[in-house]
Amino acid sequence: MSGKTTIYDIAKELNITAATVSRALNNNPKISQSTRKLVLETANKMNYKQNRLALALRSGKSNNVGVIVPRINTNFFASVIRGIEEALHPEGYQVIICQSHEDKNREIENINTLLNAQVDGILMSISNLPNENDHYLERVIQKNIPLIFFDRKKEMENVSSVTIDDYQASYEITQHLIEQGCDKIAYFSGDRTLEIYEDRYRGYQQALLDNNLQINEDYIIPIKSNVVEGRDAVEKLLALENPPNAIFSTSDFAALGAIQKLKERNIKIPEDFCVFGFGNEPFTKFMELTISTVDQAPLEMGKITAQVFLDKINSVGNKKTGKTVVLMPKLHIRQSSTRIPLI
Amino acid sequence: MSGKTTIYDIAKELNITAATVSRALNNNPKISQSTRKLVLETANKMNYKQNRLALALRSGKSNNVGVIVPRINTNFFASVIRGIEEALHPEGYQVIICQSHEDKNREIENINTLLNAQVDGILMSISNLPNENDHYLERVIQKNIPLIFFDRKKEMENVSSVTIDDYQASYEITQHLIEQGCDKIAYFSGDRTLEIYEDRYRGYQQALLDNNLQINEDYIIPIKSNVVEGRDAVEKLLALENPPNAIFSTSDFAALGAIQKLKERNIKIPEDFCVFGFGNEPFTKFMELTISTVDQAPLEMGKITAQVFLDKINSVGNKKTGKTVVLMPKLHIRQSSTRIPLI
DNA sequence: CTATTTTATGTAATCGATTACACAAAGCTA
DNA sequence: TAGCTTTGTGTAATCGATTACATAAAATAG
Repeated sequence: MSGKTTIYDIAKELNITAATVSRALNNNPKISQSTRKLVLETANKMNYKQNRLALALRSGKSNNVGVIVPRINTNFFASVIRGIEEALHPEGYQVIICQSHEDKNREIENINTLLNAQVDGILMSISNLPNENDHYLERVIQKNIPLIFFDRKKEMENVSSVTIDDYQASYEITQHLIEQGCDKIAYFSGDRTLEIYEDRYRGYQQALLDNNLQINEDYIIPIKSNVVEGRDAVEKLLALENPPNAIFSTSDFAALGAIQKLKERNIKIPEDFCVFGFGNEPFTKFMELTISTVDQAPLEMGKITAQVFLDKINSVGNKKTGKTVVLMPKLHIRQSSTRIPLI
Repeated sequence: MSGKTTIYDIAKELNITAATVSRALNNNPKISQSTRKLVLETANKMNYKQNRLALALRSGKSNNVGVIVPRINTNFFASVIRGIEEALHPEGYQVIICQSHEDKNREIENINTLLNAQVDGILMSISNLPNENDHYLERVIQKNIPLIFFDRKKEMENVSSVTIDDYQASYEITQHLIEQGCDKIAYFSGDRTLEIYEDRYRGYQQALLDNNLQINEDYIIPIKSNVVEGRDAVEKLLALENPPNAIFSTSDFAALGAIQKLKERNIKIPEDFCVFGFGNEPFTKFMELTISTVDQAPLEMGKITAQVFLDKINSVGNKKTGKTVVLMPKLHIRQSSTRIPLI
């Protein structure tokens, strides 16, 4: 008896048919109380567990949801996934996680894998891609499988998205730095083919313009999200004829690298130089010099993304509308950018 | 044509039967080259994708593997999962992740969910449990589904495990602290009903004994893995008549809390007090005062755990042996415990 | 040119659960 | 008591892919 009990086993045991067993187990009204009781008891005794694969094949619903993220082991994505999991698990969904490693081909592979695993929906944060080819995403829509972007989105018809207001966050950060007396604000930019990075860039620019500050192209440094790139970027900036007196980094890790390098050069933070990060990675508040940053509410983002998916699945008309949820970011202003203490 | 193409659709298109289509797609030798070519072309043209649910039902193998961890959003577990994913994905397995939230009931639920999702194996790191009831784990074994523990294990027959040598790590850390001149070493302990924490405790004790140092019960503080508990623990220790001059914390987060509190009390680290953590969380090397800690090789642990699973699945005899892999931990000795600089 | 082997394909069962439809038994009405 | 409902079960198809077995066609042997 190492194997599994099926409804047929129960049926045989009770000299009834599998149909009756199924009805008993599913609270179908067309069954007598006595039989139902008997079946439930026997099922329990025989340790019956429903085979969800058979159910999935029959119903066409796998109760699996695919999640694609660039990588899982950063606080942000891990927390979003946790949020998704916490919202979907009570609804009976399993979460299948794929990592794209910021690689377009890998991402296409992921989509294919999830599609023929018959997932009921795909929640994803797209990787840095050249914009050209969205063919593979169209396929998801064609198959009528809900597709929902979180954080890193792409404008597509009928596709919902859950993001934070990156423009607003960026604008506020820049404004804050200006209010602290910084007038030469450098900017560490992510890949601007991604909407989030483009939005942040626009927020930064607009805030400068609104404060009659010039945009200095030398201050715009493209970076990847890690410590070393932050260090290198500072090297470049300090070598300028007219170096900046603040950095707004769209990555906490790069912000950390910047701070390390600035300290090595004996530049006082925040007195001589302010630094602002992005993402509220745990370490930012653990540092000796705590780092100002923005919280992207990853847990909430995950939960809402899951909810948007559930709404779509459960909407009777299966309407073809894309819903757009924008969360408000929350600035965490800490020591690395606080010259004027809050009262 | 929003729907999916099945082998029947292809068969109809070509006026052959589904069996032939299946054979063509599966490189079955019993088929003519011409038919095979035709089928493959048509399948491609019609954008056929195999329905893995049907395959799973037929074969009894879902190609899903369940992973249960206390939580996903810590660097350690996220990295282990990443390792597992990287090893299993190329083999065609999907990874389904469940969080137990350190809750026994939730863990039982997870097991049940995974079992009737027909996973081909379960990889898990158990939560803090009273030892009593392992009934639910036995069921996994009975169903002949490979069960593999990583990091947090429990001694069970036929169950493989991948861990680091916690005893050894702990012994080396304690030895190191003693060599740095610390003779009153406090210990932040996790829940000792878990083997890893019991092993670490033994390593600590043995090192003290081997160095003729007394074990002071007042120095043993049970903690949970977070910053606040570390701070509170230091409060207690400093209130002792004979306070310690070092802390070995089995949690990096608690170690960080300890350091924060010690600094607030103007105690100099490492001159007057040494601190050693556990886990090599990213922040430990980012701090102004870098924190000594142990690397648990999570990525490697994940990959090896996956490999142990694959070996078990692929072993012809399906032998009932449990394999035990013990990884060697690597101490990262940093500023928080370095009085005597390495040459 | 018949007998035998090989090759390619079709037929139908199977995996486990659900459900439309059929139907028998019991209860109810007039 | 004939006729109609209601209630509870059984029968069989279905979801999509695989595969043991049967069989027709072609190739080879003698």
